[in-house]
Amino acid sequence: MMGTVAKALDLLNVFTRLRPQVGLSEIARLTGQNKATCHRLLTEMESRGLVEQTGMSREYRLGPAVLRLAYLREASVPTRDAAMPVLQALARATGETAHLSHLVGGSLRNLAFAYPAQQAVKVTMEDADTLPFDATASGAAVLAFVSEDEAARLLVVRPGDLHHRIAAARARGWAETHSTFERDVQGLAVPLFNAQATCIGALAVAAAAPRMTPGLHDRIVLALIHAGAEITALWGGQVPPAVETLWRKTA
Amino acid sequence: MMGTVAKALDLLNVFTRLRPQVGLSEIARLTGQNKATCHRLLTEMESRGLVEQTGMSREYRLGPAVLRLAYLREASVPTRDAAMPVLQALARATGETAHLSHLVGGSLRNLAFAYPAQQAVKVTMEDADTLPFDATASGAAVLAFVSEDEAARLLVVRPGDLHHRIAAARARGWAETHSTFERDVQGLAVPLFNAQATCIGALAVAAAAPRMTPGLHDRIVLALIHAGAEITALWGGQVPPAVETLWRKTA
DNA sequence: ACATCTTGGTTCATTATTCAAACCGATGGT
DNA sequence: ACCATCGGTTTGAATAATGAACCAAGATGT
Repeated sequence: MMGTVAKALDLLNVFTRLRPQVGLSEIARLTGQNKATCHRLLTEMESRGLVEQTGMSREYRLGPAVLRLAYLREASVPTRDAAMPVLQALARATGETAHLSHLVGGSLRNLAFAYPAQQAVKVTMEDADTLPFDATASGAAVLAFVSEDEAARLLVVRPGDLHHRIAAARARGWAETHSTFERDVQGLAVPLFNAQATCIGALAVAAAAPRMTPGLHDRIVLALIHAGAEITALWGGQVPPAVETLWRKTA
Repeated sequence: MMGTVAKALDLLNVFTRLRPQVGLSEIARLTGQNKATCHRLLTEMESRGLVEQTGMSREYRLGPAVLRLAYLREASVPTRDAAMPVLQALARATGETAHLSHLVGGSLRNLAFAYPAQQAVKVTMEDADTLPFDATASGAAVLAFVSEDEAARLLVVRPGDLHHRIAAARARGWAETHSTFERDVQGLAVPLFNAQATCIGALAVAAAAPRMTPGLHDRIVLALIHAGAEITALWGGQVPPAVETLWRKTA
């Protein structure tokens, strides 16, 4: 059975950018938990500042404590701050939207993104969103390079064509999708690794399909591989030998 | 008795800037909890990405999930981002270090700070630190303007001279300390309020005592009152009438 | 005015988790 | 070899979480 703490933390997933504050009954409904349980868990989290209640309407929202935690996290493990310059350089070099996602609690979450300054038409996206494994290049890149059982844990049901995409990604060192997540968007992604050389996220470029050419495609792949290696290095990670040779062959 | 979730969240307090990652046994020691309990709680929090384990040495540290939470919090309640410009203006106007703290889970936490650009000698401080109620102007400002029972909850034992400081703060609308937290630092602070007109934090200026003059003192108090009203407004809060009149009289 | 929903929040007998202390195996220092 | 400490696991007795039913208060509809 799932523990109490995990259950409490799962309640936090109801908060999104579009739904920043939620009432008790709806939280219970959205999470499938008992209302009394939700109330107790929320009250307890409120006592530690992780959530707070709005004055009117008594809805709950994320509390001030998360700011301190994020500050300390970035101070000790500068994940986002360290990757940001590389991400921006990638967007500039490719002229397309670049974004960075990482695995947290079994789902792939957008961590940061960078838009190319020079393009009027560009792919836009939301920060802190969850990416579906089966419809994004980032998802395919991650599934291709995590261990087999981890992959099974991340995505139970796997559509047929996803297998091909994953196999192709594993053979090349990068993943690709065409208009699966959004229309007219081509996704390209490389995996990112931690110090144990296990995949913990992906770096992706979401390009506007109409202006894609073979030449641009190649430039993006090269830039991705370079930036992916750089970010992995910045994070103190190491690219596994197999991927390393794939990347070197491409470059 | 304290609930399981609160206990788990309390474990997160062991992480500080100077001690970003801690081993299991030390966490148990620092929090006074049972080692097995700590292990279970940490494992559960790890499953949701709130903490993670480093590869070597198996120490724990804050996990990637906190970044998402902080992003969503700032997106819905732009506490820090909104106050930052005012804070910087305050530091510039006074020529001294300005900082902002807010109540979270019964303790006063530093949320942001701004240094004056033009001063070589300035008071430096750490972000995300906890401020003692009994030795800072911010603490006195908060204690003076929260409700009586809330104040009793925040600080159980109260040294004698603190009573005077609190009474003075309540009479004037701002608080003051001399070299109580750090030597040669004079603290000045005003309370901040939420939409229910309850005190939720403080805005403070930490000035180098040697260069303090009556004139500078007055300028700082005026700038503090102005900036405090502004931040309270930016947060959608409202200054209680009693404080409002005190501030108007001073200005 | 009235009945009906839905809201946030609470109660309490049942049930499952949590606790403390001892115990492992591994690692590091003397 | 020895001792201490590390992260982690096991035990049954103690303690806490659970959830259907229950409130009171606002909305909402008729």
